[in-house]
Amino acid sequence: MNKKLTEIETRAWVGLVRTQQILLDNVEAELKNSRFPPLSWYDVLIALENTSEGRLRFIELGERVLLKKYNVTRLIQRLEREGHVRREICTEDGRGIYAVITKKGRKLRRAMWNVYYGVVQSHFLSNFNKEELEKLADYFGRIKLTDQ
Amino acid sequence: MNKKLTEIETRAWVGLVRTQQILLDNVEAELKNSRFPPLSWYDVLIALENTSEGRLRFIELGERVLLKKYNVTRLIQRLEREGHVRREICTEDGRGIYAVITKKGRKLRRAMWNVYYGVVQSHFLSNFNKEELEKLADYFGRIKLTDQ
DNA sequence: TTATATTAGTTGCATATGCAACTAATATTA
DNA sequence: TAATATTAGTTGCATATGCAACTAATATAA
Repeated sequence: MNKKLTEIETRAWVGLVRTQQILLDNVEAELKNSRFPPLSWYDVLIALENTSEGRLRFIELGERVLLKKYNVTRLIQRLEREGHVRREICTEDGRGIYAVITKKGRKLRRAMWNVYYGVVQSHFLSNFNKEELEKLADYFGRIKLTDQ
Repeated sequence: MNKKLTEIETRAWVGLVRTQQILLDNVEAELKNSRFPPLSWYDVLIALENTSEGRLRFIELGERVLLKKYNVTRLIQRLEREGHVRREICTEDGRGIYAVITKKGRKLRRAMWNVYYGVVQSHFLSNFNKEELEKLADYFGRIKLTDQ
């Protein structure tokens, strides 16, 4: 079994990893520049906003934003402390807790998006035409992997 | 200025971010399973190995593996403690320090690659044919962004 | 040359993350 | 039903990262 990658394979893999990291580093830097909290806050807020009730159980939230449960606990604590999220008891399951986005949270999410969007648009999307974006979406859609 | 992404744009962007994160989470988990150190160690070791002398100055290393200088200092400290890297003074510039990969470091790098390769092959590369990989390499090659 | 600015690397302190043990509730089995 | 296993969430402790201040060396300017 030959474990050496071809040049193209290397460029595709390393390209993926580096591209994402550089872009996200840039988003984080821009957010910080604008005195906004880190991207992880955005991820949680948008996940909540994308639901009809504006809320998700911790467990479900963790699955959507790829966070371990103990990190959900802590991230929600921080968001709660700043009033962007509040807790709600889960009547269907006594173990569960809902995180609910507040008005303040929605406002922050929207404000952060202006900055986030700027980077995504100018450094990522602008490099591709519609057909290429469709290819990318297709390619990424193929990666199926149960998140441990 | 419309800051709403189209569905395709969203799938391309979110796909990029999630794909990379899921794949890297999986690599990290597999490395841990096999009792290996984290991927950041691999990144440093391969960067050193890819040079003719097996060494790089901290500053250059940081640029190649996208690490801030204080994280280079600390990562090298850990690698040094385990004997995978040693320091060498830089005669050309009294401020500089070389990190040099040792035999033990090369051996570890090779052993880690077996695990790393397994994930990259089975969860990433296997989803694409040559032409598609070329497209991906081309697409990622377009992202140019001075790392702050 | 001397004075000043910049650069490479380090370190203390604050914050974030990983891990494993813990509590409390629900699900499963007998 | 009672006994046991699993699941959701929390927490203490160890490790990793970010930031800003620091040292020592080189580069620049007068």
